Amino acid sequence: MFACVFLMNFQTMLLNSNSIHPITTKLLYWYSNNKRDLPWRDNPEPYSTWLSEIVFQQTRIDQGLDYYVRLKAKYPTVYDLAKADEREVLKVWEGLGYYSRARNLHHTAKTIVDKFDGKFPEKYEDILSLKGVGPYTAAAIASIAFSISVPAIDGNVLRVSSRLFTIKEPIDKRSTWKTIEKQLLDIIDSEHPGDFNQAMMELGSLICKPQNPQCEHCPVSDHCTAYHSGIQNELPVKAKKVAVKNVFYNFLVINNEDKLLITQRKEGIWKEMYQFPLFESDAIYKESEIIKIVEKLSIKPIYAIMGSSEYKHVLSHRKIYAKFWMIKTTKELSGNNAIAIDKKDLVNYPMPRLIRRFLESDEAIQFFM
DNA sequence: TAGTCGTGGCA
DNA sequence: TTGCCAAGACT
Repeated sequence: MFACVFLMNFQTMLLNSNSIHPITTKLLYWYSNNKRDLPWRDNPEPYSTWLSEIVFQQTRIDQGLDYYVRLKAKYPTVYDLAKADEREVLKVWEGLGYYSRARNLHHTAKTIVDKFDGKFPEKYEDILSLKGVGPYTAAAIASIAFSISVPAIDGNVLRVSSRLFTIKEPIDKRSTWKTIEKQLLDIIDSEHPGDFNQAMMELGSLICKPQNPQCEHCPVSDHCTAYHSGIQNELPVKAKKVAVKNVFYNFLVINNEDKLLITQRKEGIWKEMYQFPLFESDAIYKESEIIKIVEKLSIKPIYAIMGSSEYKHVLSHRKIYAKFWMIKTTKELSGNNAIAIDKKDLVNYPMPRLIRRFLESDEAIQFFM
């Protein structure tokens, strides 16, 4: 029995050593000695793998790690997540950004419970069909949790590949993506596709960085054609540049005793998140303009309206200039699509970072005292 | 296909 | 201060 198991392992090793690419051998050896100790790597079952992949879409490990830990603790299984309220999930997600990820995460948890009987789908196509799961995430889950041999191509892998194989075409073109996928299919370790994919990403994250890659510490620099040509700093090439638009937000912070008015965003930026009644304009309003608006709403301030300092909040594609107009009133609070809540319940509503920054400021704390 | 969707760290 | 960009997906 023992001899038989030994023989099988030996044959597997022989098969691997015959088919495995030298780049992959060195990459996997480096990975086994240098990989970071991350919680979802202890036991790569599909739920944790999926959860981690959603959290870390467009997000650095340092930035998302606490969020992953909190989500996993609050929702240990897909059933726990499926039966949660969306607002509660958004609250846990608050501050991490790209809030559609949280909404899709919750939606997909319900899909897995309802349509897949609580069992995470094991086929690549089924995984890809889940909301919030695109080509990269499906490949990552399939390879890590189910050992399906498919390259997971994220920003790290595009960068590492563009240098390794000297690909000068823009990496954000679909044709370039296909070229890199083909190259990776030639070197992926079909026995350990999850380790291969994670090793490529880890290399990109720790060594083959966007600026000043540390080629002297790279395990595959001997095979890196860009390094040999000395052009590693010129790769990758990108075609798109996102246009950043300026927008101006005037928030009305209307307070009556312990009550204040908040609204829920219905579309666009921060969809489903909460904020104060908002008046968007093509410039920050002057006090005189705010007074007119407040008169029209017949709010009847009992003190002078106080304007906060101006906030600048930068998104990937927007620059938001914001000012919070603080108003004390005795008028009963109500409004279209607005809800009056108790001050102490503010903490229970998921709000974007901009709103939290204001609420944590001295001017806001003083106003609410 | 190209624009939309956050936030924070770093040079 | 400014720009880059990160375990991308959706429409």
